[in-house]
Amino acid sequence: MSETALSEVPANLHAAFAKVIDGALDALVAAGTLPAGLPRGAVTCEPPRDPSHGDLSTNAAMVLAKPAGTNPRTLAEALAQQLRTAPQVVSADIAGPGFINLRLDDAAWLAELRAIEAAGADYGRSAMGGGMVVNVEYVSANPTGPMHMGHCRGAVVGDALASLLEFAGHKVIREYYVNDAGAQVDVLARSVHIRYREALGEAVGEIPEGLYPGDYLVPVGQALAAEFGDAYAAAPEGDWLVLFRTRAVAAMLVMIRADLALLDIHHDLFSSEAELQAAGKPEAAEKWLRAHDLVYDGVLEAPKGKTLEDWEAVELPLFRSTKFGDDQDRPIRKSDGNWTYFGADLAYHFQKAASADALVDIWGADHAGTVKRIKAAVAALTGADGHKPKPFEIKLVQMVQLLRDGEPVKMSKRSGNFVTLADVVHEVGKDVVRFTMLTRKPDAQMDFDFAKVVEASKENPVFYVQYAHARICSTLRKGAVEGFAPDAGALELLGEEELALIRIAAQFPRVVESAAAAREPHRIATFLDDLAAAFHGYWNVGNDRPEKRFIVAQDGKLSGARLYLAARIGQVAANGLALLGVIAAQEL
RNA sequence: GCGCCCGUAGCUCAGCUGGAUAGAGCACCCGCCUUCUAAGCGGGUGGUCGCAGGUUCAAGUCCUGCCGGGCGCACCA
Repeated sequence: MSETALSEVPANLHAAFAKVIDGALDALVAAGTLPAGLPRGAVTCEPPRDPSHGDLSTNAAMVLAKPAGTNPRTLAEALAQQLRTAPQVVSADIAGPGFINLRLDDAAWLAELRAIEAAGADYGRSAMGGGMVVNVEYVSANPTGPMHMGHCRGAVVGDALASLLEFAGHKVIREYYVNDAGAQVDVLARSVHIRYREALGEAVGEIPEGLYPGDYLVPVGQALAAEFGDAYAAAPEGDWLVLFRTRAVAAMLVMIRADLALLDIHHDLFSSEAELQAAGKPEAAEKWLRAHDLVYDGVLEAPKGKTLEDWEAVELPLFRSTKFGDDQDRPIRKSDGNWTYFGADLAYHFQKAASADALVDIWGADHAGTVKRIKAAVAALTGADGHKPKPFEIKLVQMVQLLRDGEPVKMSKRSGNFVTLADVVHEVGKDVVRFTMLTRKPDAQMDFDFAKVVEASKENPVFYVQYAHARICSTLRKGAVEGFAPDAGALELLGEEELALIRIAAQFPRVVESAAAAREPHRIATFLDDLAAAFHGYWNVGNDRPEKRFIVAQDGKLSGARLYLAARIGQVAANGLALLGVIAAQEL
């Protein structure tokens, strides 16, 4: 994404009118109508849900009436009167419990159209983040095999969120945490050793239970056989485990990066758990925590409501996560002295926090149980000695159920026959996967039906939005053939139907900001669906009324203005799609 | 037993971090379109926002307690 200096971020209409309202309030303060110093954080400036109410609406009178010691109606009267004097405000009416509805001069909306042209691909870009560095950690799948569909949603959501935050004025670090230090990667090494012996001509038979049976390890074994011959075929595990593990993890990461590239996902940073441990980071964290009495040696209670046959009481170094809202203190080391996953993860988050102003983790919902402890750890490690804890959010993405024509796709993890991400991307395409994963809010479960996501119909938002953009492109092409080009010279010819389209497109900047603030990229997809619906709706008017079409052969000025409108709507659609990492197709 | 997430139209879901009469697509009903900008179009039926309290000018949205579904609950990762 291009680097744009924050000062160059173009103003937009909604932001401008938020300032107008602010100014009107200042005027009331100056006139003594309103006390000075009232907090205005809750004052909004947004389009009313019902467009018939006006172009913009503010709740200022309702929010400020109480602290000002007056009633909403009185304050609204004064504020509305003030707002009527503002440029481009045609009317300011009081409605409902105290809303002030503003109607703007058409010129204000037409100016926004020109603003879209001026900003181009940067329309919607915001300075909101103020250059704050945000580390977004996502995917972080174990390096033990190819990416499967279980990883897909988090990958797409994390990547789109990263782009969104960048667009909203943050500096973003896209990070992948490589769990290359636990028991899983030892299992991987043993699995590869079998493939290695197989490559040397040994009949290895079935891959034993508990090891990774997938064919994807065959080439890894072959490469090791080619490089080392039979040197490790009969050797004890201690001779080859580290070597095989290193080689296997490296091979898996090559594969994972290739899988992610299929979705156009590229991380800035891959952080290795093994390197973290080799560098002594967990020890440092433990020392620091002990010094602050946040780690102590203690014994955990047996889990309740669940019987564990092999449970026994052991003394372990425990982190006081209960001090930060967790239900139980958590061990950072195992009884064999090695780090628990949590112990290393704690040090890892401390490391991330050192180079970022805020952290965001994207996790699968199956890890929901560990949210409290890691949030506790970050609060402890970054919030000590009077510091304000670093902002840290964990976004959970829920399961995706794969369907084919409404029937669940059967998956057997045991046989290694899971549905891979690569298979799905090859079948339906990157843009379909990305957009579909972003149409729903991530904290709710969703279905992914192979048949439905590629359907070319109104009910499929991927198609619907792409079609709107393609339709605009084809209209511009057709206009060029017939001798009409987009032209801002006579925009006043645009009528109410066209202005309605502009009003929706003009919301893009505020949708970007609210989506970024909430860390919810799916709001961009929802906006695009609304924009596409408005565009298609306008287009359809031309079915029965040829004079409402974009190209009206007899009227070059009008055609130029309408094509200019079309081009700008297309620009906004393209900008939104770019945020989601979806190609804005020129034709379908 | 405990924790987290979800519960909105018959179905799949939005609902802009508290705003006005809760929206879209599908399905269903009525009409239109096969001379075109039609991988269709217009209109309509359909809601105690799981239930019950609470907070306030205002609650689908926030808090509490239940009910239902999902995920998780080892020193695993």
